Amino acid sequence: MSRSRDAVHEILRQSAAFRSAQDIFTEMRADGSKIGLTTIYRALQALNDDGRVDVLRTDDGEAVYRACATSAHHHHLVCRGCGLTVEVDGPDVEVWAERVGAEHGFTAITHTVEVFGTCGACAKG
Amino acid sequence: MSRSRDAVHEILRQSAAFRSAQDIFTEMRADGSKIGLTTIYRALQALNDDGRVDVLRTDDGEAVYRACATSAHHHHLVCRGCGLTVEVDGPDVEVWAERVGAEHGFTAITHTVEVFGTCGACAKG
DNA sequence: CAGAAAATGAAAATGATTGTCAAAACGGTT
DNA sequence: AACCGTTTTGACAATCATTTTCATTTTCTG
Ligand SMILES: [Zn+2]
Ligand SMILES: [Zn+2]
Ligand SMILES: [Zn+2]
Ligand SMILES: [Zn+2]
Repeated sequence: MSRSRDAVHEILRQSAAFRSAQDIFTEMRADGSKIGLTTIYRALQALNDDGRVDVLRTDDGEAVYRACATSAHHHHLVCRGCGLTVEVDGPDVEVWAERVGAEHGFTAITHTVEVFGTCGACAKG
Repeated sequence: MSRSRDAVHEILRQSAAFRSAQDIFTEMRADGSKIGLTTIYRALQALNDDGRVDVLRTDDGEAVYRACATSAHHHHLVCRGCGLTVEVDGPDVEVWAERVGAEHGFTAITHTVEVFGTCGACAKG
């Protein structure tokens, strides 16, 4: 894996929003690339396995990816309008999740936390 | 809407775990019901619209539903092994989400928060 | 360069979810 | 009970994202 993976990674780096496979495919093809959709799926999978991109599911179940600046654990604040995404963290939330899990006798706790809203730009026009 | 919707709702009431449409379909058919899969999807959608069932997406994008005891805002602690789910709430998380959104100029803040782990029973054998 | 191993892409297969449409179940009315 | 307009239902087809398959191309190694 290399050629295509890097190309896909680069597309993600240049976007502040989460992007879908189809979305990336369309952009790359528009830019003249001959890449196949399958390769994009494979690249996204590999990048995610390597922890280089984050993935989340839209309301309708579509997987969308983003190359976040930090590889450390964090969460996202996503604009419902334009997709603009900001990386955020919440130490309190981390503690809360562990505690609520432990209180109920659960182990190996993990969690998903995403915040959505309308960004300043979208709030206007 | 009535006959089938109530039947689906009842199945969910009797389960502590989130269930998929296929899952519910299989159980109802096994119980002798002649219900169709389409009807189950419609019932789940209606129940969700009415706020009577919660929905979330599994890692592979499948929608799963649960009839929670409370209709008030809450979150879930889900066992990765058996699906056992406990309803939990975290006032701190609510506050944190609002604050982090506001800090970045976002409005109309919403959030998704789910906690996963291995329950006591599954931790054994 | 040769040959093996990894990557790629087109097309088919999968699986969840939705749309279509005619038949069946309801509800209220004579 | 027979009638009629409305709602619900279910079999089946259609969508859509994602995965598989498989033959071809590219990359790597010696
Ligand atoms: Zn925006
Ligand atoms: Zn966290
Ligand atoms: Zn369990
Ligand atoms: Zn909350």
